[in-house]
Amino acid sequence: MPEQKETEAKTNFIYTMIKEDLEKGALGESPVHTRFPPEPNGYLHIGHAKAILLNYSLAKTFNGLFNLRFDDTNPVKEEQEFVDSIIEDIRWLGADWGERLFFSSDYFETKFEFALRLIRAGYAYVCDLDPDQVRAYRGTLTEPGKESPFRERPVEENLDLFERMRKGEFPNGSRVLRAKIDMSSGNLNMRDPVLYRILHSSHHRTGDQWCVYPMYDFDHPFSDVLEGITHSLCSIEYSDHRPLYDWIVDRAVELFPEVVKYRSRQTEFARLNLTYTVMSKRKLRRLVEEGHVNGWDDPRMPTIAGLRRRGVTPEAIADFQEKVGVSRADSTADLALLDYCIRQDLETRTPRLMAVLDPVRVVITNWPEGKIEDLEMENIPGDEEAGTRMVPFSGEIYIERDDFMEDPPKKYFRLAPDREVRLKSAYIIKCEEVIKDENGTVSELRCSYDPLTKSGADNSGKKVKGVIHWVSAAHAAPVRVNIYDNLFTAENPEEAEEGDFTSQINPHSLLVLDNVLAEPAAAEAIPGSRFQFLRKGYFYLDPDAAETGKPVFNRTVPLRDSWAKKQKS
RNA sequence: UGGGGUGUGGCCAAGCGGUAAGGCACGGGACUUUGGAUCCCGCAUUCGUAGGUUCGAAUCCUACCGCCCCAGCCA
Repeated sequence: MPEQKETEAKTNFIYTMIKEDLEKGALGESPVHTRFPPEPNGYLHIGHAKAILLNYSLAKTFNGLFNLRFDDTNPVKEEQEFVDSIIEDIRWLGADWGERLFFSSDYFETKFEFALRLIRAGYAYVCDLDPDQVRAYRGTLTEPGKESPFRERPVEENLDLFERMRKGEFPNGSRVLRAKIDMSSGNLNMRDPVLYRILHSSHHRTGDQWCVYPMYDFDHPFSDVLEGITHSLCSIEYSDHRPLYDWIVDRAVELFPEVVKYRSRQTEFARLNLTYTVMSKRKLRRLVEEGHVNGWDDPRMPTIAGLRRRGVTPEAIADFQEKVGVSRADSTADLALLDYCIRQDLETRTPRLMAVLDPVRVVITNWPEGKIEDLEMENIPGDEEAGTRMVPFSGEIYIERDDFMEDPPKKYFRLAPDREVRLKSAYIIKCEEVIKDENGTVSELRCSYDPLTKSGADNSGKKVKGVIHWVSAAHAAPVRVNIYDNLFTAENPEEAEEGDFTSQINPHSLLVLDNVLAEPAAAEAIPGSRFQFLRKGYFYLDPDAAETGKPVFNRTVPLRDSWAKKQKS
């Protein structure tokens, strides 16, 4: 026999790169050090979860450090509300930054000093061009730019102007600090990028202390260097910024060595896309603001908050992330894979309950008048420690409307006239009579039960193919159920044939079921707990649902349904 | 038409000169008091295309093609 193939840890090109760095001793004394750098201007989504988990797990597997650092360099867009939600979401995901919570704004003073040093060394200058002029001077993708008339301003004048910018002597947009690099570079980012701009705007942390704020390209690499980030991971669209990132790091090493903890390097990977949804902050914001969903935490949203409220677990998200992998190629992961990961996680950890989503009444004609029998049911099949519970059974029950068919197709194993079916953990019943209302819809089924077929003690010799769930009429707990479907009908809403992505919104993405009858235990369930409603799916007791007078269960994900699949084909 | 990326089955993704991992999806079967779960089996003669190098190429070379990103004082 060949020896068992060793189970390898999930790897990707970044993991491999770090491993090689370590083997070569390229990091010197530094531990592997990563960071997640959100801008607090919106809610985190599952795409961010990929970055968070990637950075965190890399630091963890290499015994390194992981920072949470808010990139808060633009006060006009950023708010404390988002800082709070981001912290909550990352914590919930399980990424632990320990004491290492930082803000870019923590280093504003040091950054200003760095800017001063750039000026003194002749690497930066104050430019008086207005925004339109800067754009015009920049050139185009195919034509080189022109040098600013202020490019050769003397150092002393630059210093004086920059200090006065800080003091607030100039209005927004009147001047900027620019790096002196190369106006003819094929890479637009190198055409004398803006380092600082004037923003007379109150910052959520520093208040009115500053009116000049650093730009991302200046701020980010320098923050990395200050924190000792060894591997600065970001998405592909920053590839073009890498030369500038390196330029800033090099200048820091050259001019400000006493604060440089590590010569940080940037590595890019493809961001995550998902079928049947959109992922950009801008689009998600529109969904919220235009009322297509009920807020950032609407369970239909791909936000962390939305997924959480739908009942998805952080473990399922981590598993999904790992299964999707990391590469540099543009990709769109299949939502079916996420669903799979969710089911897989919930399968073994979720207690079962019976709930009838669309009830039809069943009267058991030969059941002893007034008798109530408590039946024992497993909480989690295959998991004895999860125990059992008692569920009341009686002569009047409800079953699922689609578990009965008057004229069933071939291979339909459920209830039909004169046919038998097993009631889960109870008895086998036979449909004797169908009662309809004036519209012709079935209003009641009259059935007989076979006392010899009691679950666990069946000595009738009967074999039935179908097993259905039920709930005793007198004991049923009324609950509300939210059935969620994809928010978009198109696999890739961004590629809408006509109109924008909102034209692809699924009008049936939310179905509210208000006549659901569940077994009694549902009424006592703790908000925030998860259940599998037998044969129906996984559900989450919404802790934030509006007051409805009854529990509200959100469907996290349906169970696989091979019968429904067969019906379609 | 400038610069930077990227193309492996329906969707992801390994592979790094020795003869296409794995997962999801899909199809078939077994089992089943959830048509769930679980378990089997099947699923790329071929790696964007065309040439070339080599005993041997998804891997090296050349050319071409497709797709993505970049012209914020956003990040």
